[in-house]
Formats: sequence, structure tokens, C-alpha cells
Amino acid sequence: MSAEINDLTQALRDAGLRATQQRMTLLSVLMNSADHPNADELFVRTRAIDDSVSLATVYRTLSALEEAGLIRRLSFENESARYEITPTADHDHLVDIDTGEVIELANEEINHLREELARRMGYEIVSHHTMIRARKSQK
Amino acid sequence: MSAEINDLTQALRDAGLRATQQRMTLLSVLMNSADHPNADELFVRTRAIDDSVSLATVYRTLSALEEAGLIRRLSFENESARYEITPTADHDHLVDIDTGEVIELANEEINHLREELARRMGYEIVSHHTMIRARKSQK
DNA sequence: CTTCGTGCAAAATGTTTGCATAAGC
DNA sequence: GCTTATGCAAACATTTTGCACGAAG
Repeated sequence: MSAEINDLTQALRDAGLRATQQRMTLLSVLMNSADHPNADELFVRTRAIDDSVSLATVYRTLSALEEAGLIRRLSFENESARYEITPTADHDHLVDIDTGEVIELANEEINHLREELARRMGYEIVSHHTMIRARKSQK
Repeated sequence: MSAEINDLTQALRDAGLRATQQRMTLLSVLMNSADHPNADELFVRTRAIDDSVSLATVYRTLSALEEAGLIRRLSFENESARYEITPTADHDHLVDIDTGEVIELANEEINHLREELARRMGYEIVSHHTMIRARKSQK
């Protein structure tokens, strides 16, 4: 556990950020979240651990961590931004429109096709995101 | 031109909506927009033609038209919602991160892969959207 | 001890809504 | 005429910011 704390401290320092209590707490909360929480949910979960954290700090920390590449901001339709720890393998998201559940999709073929497509148009992909809204098939 | 107006009237009626001046103007503005404007841009362009249109009506009309399937709402990162006339062929979007330009991408292979992927997980795609942020390749 | 981060409250942004009036059919 | 749509202004939700204080290095 203190090993984890050192890891967080190091990760923040490497990103040129001070390892404050609030940032460490927020980062650990996000690491332990299996879902993709938004700022408000992160505020609630972080507060449960350290009640000194303010919503403003949650927002500022999220921006800083995103800029540092430690976390990823996701834009879903009609929703506030959600976040996840930066994934090692590129993946997309499928949202179950009935339950709201978010499923991660990984597919190398699609990634390659996408890059190829961009290259043909003279572009280099910086980032991408696919969001599929779907419903469980009948039967 | 009056043929166009009749088309718009018909399209709105078919959607179960009254063919008001404001809706016809907004719809024609969007049809004549090569880009993907947001509510505010549509408000400005619509006002240039009919200065009685209010921003509230722009929002209400956009929601109504989207629900009717006549237009499509696009969510880009860190941006307000943008709109386009519902495309006949499914396509995705590439955003040039330096210029902000939005390019439409159509690729059957990716569409098929995506459907196949969803099917394997027991889902039926309702809608999907891919947004690629990219930069022009050097040389 | 200097710089950077934080809490608080206020502001800014994008979008929605209640209500009385106006327009569509 | 009856119903739906509109304009206006106020409300809302989310995110950002100014400022004085506190903590990190």
C-alpha cells in the first residue's frame, strides 16, 4: 500500500506535478473504479476518503492529469465528461442504451483500418474515440 | 425554390411536426451548411434570414428534428453539440486539430467490423460515432 | 521561502423550461 | 377554435476562474 503511494507520487512527479494529497486520492479513486465516472461522481468518491477535496480541485486535477497523459477524458452524447486511467491498449466503448452500462471494446483490425484510412487522407492520428450505442440482441 | 419549400413542409409533416417558418428556415440553413455547425452558429445563420428566430427555438427545433431523425447530433470533445443533416451513408469524422476542420470518413470495412464486433458481444448497434483527432502528416 | 495547489464563492458556458402570446392547421 | 410552437427571461447543470490562504519541495 505504501508502495502504491510511492508509485502515485512518482507518477505525479514525473508529470511535473506536485504530489498533493488531493491528487493522490483522486488518482487512486480512479484506479480503483471499474466504471467511467464523471467529475461529480469522482468528487463524491474522493470526498468519502478525504473530505477536504473540493469540486474545483477535482476539475483542476482532472485537467492536469489529462494533460499529463495519466488519464483520458471521454465524451459521450448528452452527458458530462467521464474519465478513465489511460488504457495501455487502445479500445473503444459500447454503451448499452437500456442499462447505461459501458463496455470496453478492443479490436486491432479496426485500429489498423482507422490508421490506414487517416494515412490515405494525409493525416496522422493523434487520438480517436468510438462510441457505439447498442441494445442487447433478442433471443 | 418553392419545390424545396414543399419538400421541407412535407418532411416536417411526415415527422408529425408543424411546418413553421422557424423550422423551415433552420432546416434549410442546415441543408446548405457544408460544415457541422453548433446551436449558436445555427442561431446566427438562421437569424440572418429570419430575425424572429430565438435561441430557445433553435434548441427546441434541433431536439425535435433529431428525435424525428431528420438531423444528427454530434458530440465532439470539449465542444458544444454540432449537427448535420442525417447522412444517407454511415460515416465518421476526422477533426484536424490544428485547423478545426471536420472531414467526413466513409469506410464500409470499418462499419462491418464494428457490427460484427457488437454482434459477437450479443449487441445490436443502434447508433455509433467515431471521432478521430488528427494532424496533417509531415512531408 | 518560493512556487504551486487549494477552497470558496462568483462567473461563465451551454442548454432547458415556465409562461403568456402567436401561429399552424 | 383547438393545439402546438414561439419568444422572452429565468433556471439549470457543468465547468472555469479570481483571490487569499495553505502546503509541497
